[in-house]
Amino acid sequence: MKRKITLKHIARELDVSISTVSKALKNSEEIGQDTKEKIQAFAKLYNYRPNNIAISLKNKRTKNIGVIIPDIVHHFFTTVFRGIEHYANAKGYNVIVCVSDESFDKEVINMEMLANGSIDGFIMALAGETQLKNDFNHLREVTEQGIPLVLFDRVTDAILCDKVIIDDEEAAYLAVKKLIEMGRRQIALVTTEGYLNVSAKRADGYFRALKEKGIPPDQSLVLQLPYQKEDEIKSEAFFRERTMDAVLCVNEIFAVKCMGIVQKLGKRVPDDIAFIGFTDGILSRLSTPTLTSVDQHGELMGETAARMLIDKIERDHDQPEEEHFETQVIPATLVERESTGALPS
Amino acid sequence: MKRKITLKHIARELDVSISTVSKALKNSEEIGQDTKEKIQAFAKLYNYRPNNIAISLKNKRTKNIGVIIPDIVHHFFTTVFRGIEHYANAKGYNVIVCVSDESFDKEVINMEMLANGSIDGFIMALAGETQLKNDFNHLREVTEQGIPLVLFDRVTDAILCDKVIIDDEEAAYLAVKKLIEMGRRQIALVTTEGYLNVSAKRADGYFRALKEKGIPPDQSLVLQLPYQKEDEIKSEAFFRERTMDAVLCVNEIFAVKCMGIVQKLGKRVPDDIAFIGFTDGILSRLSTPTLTSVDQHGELMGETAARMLIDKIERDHDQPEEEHFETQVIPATLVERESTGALPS
DNA sequence: GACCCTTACGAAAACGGTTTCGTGTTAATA
DNA sequence: TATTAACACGAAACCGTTTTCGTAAGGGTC
Repeated sequence: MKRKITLKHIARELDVSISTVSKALKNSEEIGQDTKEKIQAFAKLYNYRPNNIAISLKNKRTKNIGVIIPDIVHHFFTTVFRGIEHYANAKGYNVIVCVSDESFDKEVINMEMLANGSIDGFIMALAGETQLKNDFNHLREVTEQGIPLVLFDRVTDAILCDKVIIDDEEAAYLAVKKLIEMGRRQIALVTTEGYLNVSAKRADGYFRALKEKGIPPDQSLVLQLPYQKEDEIKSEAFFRERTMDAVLCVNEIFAVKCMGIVQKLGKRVPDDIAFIGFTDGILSRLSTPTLTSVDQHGELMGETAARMLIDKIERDHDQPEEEHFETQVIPATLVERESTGALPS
Repeated sequence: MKRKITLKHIARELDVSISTVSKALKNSEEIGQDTKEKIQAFAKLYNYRPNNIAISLKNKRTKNIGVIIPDIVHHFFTTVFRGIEHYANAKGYNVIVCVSDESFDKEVINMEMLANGSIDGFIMALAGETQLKNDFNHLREVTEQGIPLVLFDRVTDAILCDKVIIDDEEAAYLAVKKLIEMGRRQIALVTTEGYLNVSAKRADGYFRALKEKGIPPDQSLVLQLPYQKEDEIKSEAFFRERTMDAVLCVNEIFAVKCMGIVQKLGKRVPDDIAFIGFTDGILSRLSTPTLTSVDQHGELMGETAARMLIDKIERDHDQPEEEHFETQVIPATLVERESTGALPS
């Protein structure tokens, strides 16, 4: 087993100093041509590669970025992650991922682990628990240390930093407007319990569209389901008891499940009831019927977040710090498929 | 902005030496009680945290593991990743993820980036291109340097290292046997083009089950589809022209798509045709009908891989190296749902 | 021959820790 | 009172780089 070779080994072997080796490998003018050639040849022969850790220590930058997300087995986050990874990799950065599992404590622990020199900046979406607790001290600590932070999707106004979000309110508004323009009048909303953040904004958009079109909001047409859990009974009762001709769901899982339920109840989609979901993932494309849904452009979101972060990291490194934060809004678009009567895509 | 505080700062401030501070913070017996208390109090006050990079350099271990997977927006890999991340985190390791995008070059570049000190070991599934090229020099270089490597799912015999796989042949065999025992006789196989690795093994199991039950294999009942791409026409023709009463698909996407096609052709699932897929993901649970599929236990696989890797890392660090590699086989199980006539789960 | 300027390289500090090995002080022992 | 052991701490090496600064050797100029 050939261990990693270092500058010191080369120096000893070639009977020169470490500094000479270092300079020779950087093709410095300071070093004589023949010496350089000798050293470079030797380095190539033994496949010398500088030690990243040592360089990080010296430069005080790791070329790593930390990503903390609530869940990894989740289409939207995965998509965002892909965008981050692609951009970061192209810029020579590596990505360290931590999963908070929606837990406040894990989020804090992960941040602390990474904040002690392992990374040059954070990209994260807040854990559900963190949003509930409304405790953002761990974020504040990090930003106060001057570590750049970009929040995406699950953000908070309590922290000053760069953010990238989609306009959930507008997206829901457009979706509902679309349904109304298609002639639907009794439009239900299926959302999460205690509808947090994004769900709340989507609800806002839903109500705004109704109001604008002169349709009185009907609270009995709003179904709140537990996040990540099943509640077959509750939803089945809802669809059996209420009358409606369209449904907006805050994610594609709810949408697909609900379509299944109404179909079992003998209704036809989209003829009797049209459906629109959020998160244009694999389910939307492959459900029967295929689902019209709001594309959140996760990959673009990730790429944008990564770009904002890396820009800041590299600017910080050169110029003295200036405090300027921006919030980028990614436009959401509606992908029309069979569940609203559009042609299959 | 309060910058990170170091041992040096504390030492200067409290007028002691750096070594004293270091020892005091480790609660060393060497240091006097009052000095320790003073230093610890000061450190706590200023929220001192040792710099990970410095520690890594000193200890020659980073507490990072590198994970290289072909794709991240992919249920199986994501699940495996979750298993890795959970176990690693519990053991105090962070995970650096690189995505090869099925590209040989990216895989090589990523490995080289990480192999220069950034990580203590690798967990990876080979890129499709790498398997095609049959070039594993990048893996060999890494193992020769003594960096522990665990391969999962997409493995190769060309490299000696720890591996964790599922018995794809056996899983397919069991699935087909099940179909036959349910009375199905004309069983089709939908697989990937040029069926590589896992697909090939699944095909082997398919044929073995047929043979064992005395059903002559029929090549016209084997459909090969391009990986990750659509070929609506080809598959529709296949299902229109052939007669069959069951289908085994090598992944759940193919399965759901094919179920859609046969349903459109007026066949009933499972009454006319039963379906079994691989990868028990969200699609299987939410398709109509719900899909019976082979659960590859991705999370367990990831956890196993992480355990093997971290065991090796920590053993390497203590004892001198002994060369011993093992291959763990994760048993695959069949999750029965509506598409084979079982009750919905 | 004295002076100066290149050229070509080495010494050493620095990044932020850990750890080994002194060493000065004090108190206990002979 | 001299010897010694325990105690409490500091100096320095080390991990693998980069980079600043110093300097010896050689050649050119007057």
